[in-house]
Formats: sequence, structure tokens, C-alpha cells
Amino acid sequence: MAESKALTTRAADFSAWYNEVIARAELADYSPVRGCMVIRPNGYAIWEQMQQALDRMFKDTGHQNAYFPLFIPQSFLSREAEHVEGFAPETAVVTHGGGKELEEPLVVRPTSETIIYSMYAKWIQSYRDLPVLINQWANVVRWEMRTRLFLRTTEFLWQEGHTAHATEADAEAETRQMLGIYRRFAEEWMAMPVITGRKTESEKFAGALRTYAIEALMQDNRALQAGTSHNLGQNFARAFEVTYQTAEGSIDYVWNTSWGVSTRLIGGLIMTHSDDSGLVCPPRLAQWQVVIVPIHRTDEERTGVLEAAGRLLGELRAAGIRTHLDAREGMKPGAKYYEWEARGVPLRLEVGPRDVAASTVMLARRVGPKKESVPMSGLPARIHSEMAAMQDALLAAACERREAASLRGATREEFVERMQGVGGFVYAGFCGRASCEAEVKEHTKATIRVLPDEEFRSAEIPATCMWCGGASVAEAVWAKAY
RNA sequence: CGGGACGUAGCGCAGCCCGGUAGCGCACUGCAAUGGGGUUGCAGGGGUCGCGGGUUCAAAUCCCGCCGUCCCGACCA
Repeated sequence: MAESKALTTRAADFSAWYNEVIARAELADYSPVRGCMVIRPNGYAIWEQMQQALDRMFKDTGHQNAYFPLFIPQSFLSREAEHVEGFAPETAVVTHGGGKELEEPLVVRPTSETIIYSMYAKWIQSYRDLPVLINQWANVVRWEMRTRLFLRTTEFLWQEGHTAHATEADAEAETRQMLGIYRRFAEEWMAMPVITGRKTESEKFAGALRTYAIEALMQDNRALQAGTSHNLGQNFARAFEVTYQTAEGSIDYVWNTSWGVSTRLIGGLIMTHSDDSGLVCPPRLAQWQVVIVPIHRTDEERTGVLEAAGRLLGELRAAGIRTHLDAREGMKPGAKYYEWEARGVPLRLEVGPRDVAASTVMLARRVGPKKESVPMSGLPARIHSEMAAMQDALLAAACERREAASLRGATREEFVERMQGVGGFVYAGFCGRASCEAEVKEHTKATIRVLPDEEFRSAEIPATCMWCGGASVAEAVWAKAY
């Protein structure tokens, strides 16, 4: 009996476990449309928390939100050679409208560079118009062959920032700044440690000069690209004639950047922290940070307990803590506990007659030490410190798991063994040749996730390429990826 | 597009080999007791057995065709 209620264990079948966590927490569901996901209220609530935090960070760095069309004339995509090559195979195309065949088919945006830069061409005349710092919250469509809830769906929600600058240095600074914001968000809000770094040519965005990314390691030791920031150079400016007059009077193309994170982050959140009881959500992103479960038998107990629980609810909410009172009748407390655990609520307060009599409350944590009786007075402060501790503990635990699954300075044999076995991040010397990178992928399925930033590099960078033995030009972080 | 499996109640499945009145678990509805870690009992609602054709007195079951889904590979935030 009991076994049938336990989740598929993580180690046994990570994929089945992942789907079960999502189902139990009621985060998302498959839709009637193949490859498209329905994000249920519980899942969307996490996205809303993410949106709020990110939006604040964007606005603090001078960005504004705007909105551009869903449809893009097919010819727009073709204007940038690399871009069309990268995205054409995975677009959905509208050929009919109003009952008639369209003169020019419309692509459902896989990303919005082309439509946005066609507008920037109109908006930008002078160096005084720069920089343009715009973000859009939108949905995009990419016709992927195989899909997976949150990680790769035909349609997904994201934000895409698109900026235009007067100089290459400004664009590069913006690209790096936004990468830094993504890193901070991942660490401080999601409690998900990431490696920042640059992508190789083969992994960079179609049409970009340089792509940077944050890469996280999931509990099954596969890597997840969690956010990207691209320096587009003048590639799109040339394609869309986005020019401006400099202070000196000459005409120049602008320098663009684009950067984005998507609902994929929710998948990353799940695969980073959750356990065999279901979702584990870091307090800062939780829809409900605290849920109060009242316990009572008689009507008399019920009145007293609900009165106390209601008072606590008010106090916690007044202290800015997202609190829910689960006063559902006809459901045993134990059943509620399991439900809220599966949904990832960080803290649970159990309020029963004995607690009311003693002016205490039972505090149960989603992770860490289990239950503890605490005084009702001063509860909001206690909850705040509990949440802060949990947020830190989750990040620390994730860092620890990542380090345990990281291997530095591996030989070719050790590398192959790792990739065929436990997986994880392998730091190794890289000769910089695309052919070498491709050969590794063919043999091991592993790819270079990033050429890590200085802060993440090994103290001693290997002198030779792990694979071919040639001179190494950089250190690479390899992994099998989602 | 190549290789494999499956399609029976909202979900998960049994029944098919060997044809004979549509079943189980979960979920749902009602009543009662229960209630500090997934309660129990009783009663109840819900199904064109993927679609079309064939064989037969009789098809979820056998035969033929079609459609769809999932898994493995090529694609990928």
C-alpha cells in the first residue's frame, strides 16, 4: 500500500520521477496539442514569482517592457543568413488568413530579433537615441521533435531583452551585465548554482557574435542551459538597416544584444531541489511560503483552533509572508501534510487544541530537521529566519551536489568513463577546434556547456586538449545536457 | 523519417491467446463514524472497448485496412 504512494525514486528513473513530481504538485499537464504544455495554477504561480523578481532586476538596470507581434513575415527571418539557417527548420508557419491564402506566409516567432530590429530601424536615428533597452514577456514557438514538460515544449513562455548600443564595448558590457543578473537570479532566488561562461561556435545563438550562458547541473548529473545572453554584434543591424548618426556626424550600424530565460527555469528548479516526496520550492519563489493546517475533533476545539489559526494567518500575512490556511473540512491532517509536501510548500504550521492551550504551534520544515514546537509569539520573525536558513541550505546542498559531480583535469579515458557512467561536469583542456568538439559528441554525447569565466576555471588550466592531445587554448566544461 | 510498443470510464490498468450480457484500482457523488502523518464502512454516477470494414447465431477478443499516442534515434531555450 505505502509503496504505491511513494514517488518513483530519483535514481531509478529520473524522467519518470520528474513527471511524477510535476503531476503531484499540479504544476503542468500535457495538452491536446502535441508538444504543447498547459501550465496549471500552481506552476504558473512559480512563474509569476520569477517574473516579478526578474522584472525588478531588469527595471533596476534601466530596461523597460514593450510588446511586439506574434507573427513575423517569413522574409524577415531570411535577412540574417545564420539566423534563418538556425531557426527555419523549427518554425510554425501560417499560410492562410481570413479564409484566403496569404501572399507572404507568416512565421510564428521562434524568437523576436527580426521583428524587433525592423522597428528599431525606425526608432533610432541619432546617438542620442541610444541605448535602447527593451524587454518583452512573450510566448514563442519552436517545432521541436521531442518535448518534455517545462524543458522543451513546442510553445513556451519567456522574456527576451533586446538592446541597441552605440559601441561594441557598450553592447559587450550589456551582454555581460545581463548574464550577471541571470546568475544572481539563479543563485539568490532559485538557490540553483550556475557556471557562467561563453559558448563555443557550435553552441552559440544563430546570428550572434558571441553567446554567454548560465549552466546548472541537475540531480541526475545532466546539465541544463538555464539562460543565455548574446552579443549580436552588428549582424542584425546590417540585415535590418538599423543605423544612427554619431556625435561626429558619420553613419554607423548599432550594436545589439539579446538575452532570455524561459519557463525552462521551472524545470531546472524541480530537477535541482525536489525529492521523493515531491516538489521542493525555495521560499523566495514559493506561491505559499507557509501553510497552516488546523487540527480539531469537536466543534468546540474547532472554534478555538480556527480562531487561533486565523489570527496567525493575519500576523504572518501582515509580515509579508505568503501564508495559506488550509481549513478544508472532511480531510485528515495527515492527508493535507502529504499534499502540501508534494506541492513544495517550505514551511507548515500545525495548530491543534494542545497548541492553542500552550500558545505554541508545531513548525514542520519541507527539508532539514523535521518538526519542532515553537511559541506563537514572535512567530513572523521566526518564520523569516527559518525561510532565510532554508534558502541558504538549498543553495549549499545544490553546490555540494554539483561539486561532488565535477571532475577536473581528466584524461581522455577518465572522461569517457565519466560520460558513460555517472555523468556530471568535466573540466578539461580544449584545443578550440570544432571538429574535435564534434568528435567528442559523437563518441560520448557530451557537449561543451561553456568555456567558463575566470571565477569558475580550475586553478591550473590543462596545457593539452583532453581529446586530441593538441595544445589547449581554453578550459571547457563538458556534460551531457538537456 | 527509421526501430519498438500501445490504444478498454477523468487517470492507471486487467480482460484478448481459448468469441458468449463491460471489469479492477485511484479519482468523483451521497450518508455515517473517524480525525496530532495518506481513515473506514455502506450506497452511487460515469464507458460509441481508437475508427472503418470483414468472419460469426454472437466480436473488446479472430482477420483486413486506416487513424492516433508513447518510447528509442536525428533537432533543441
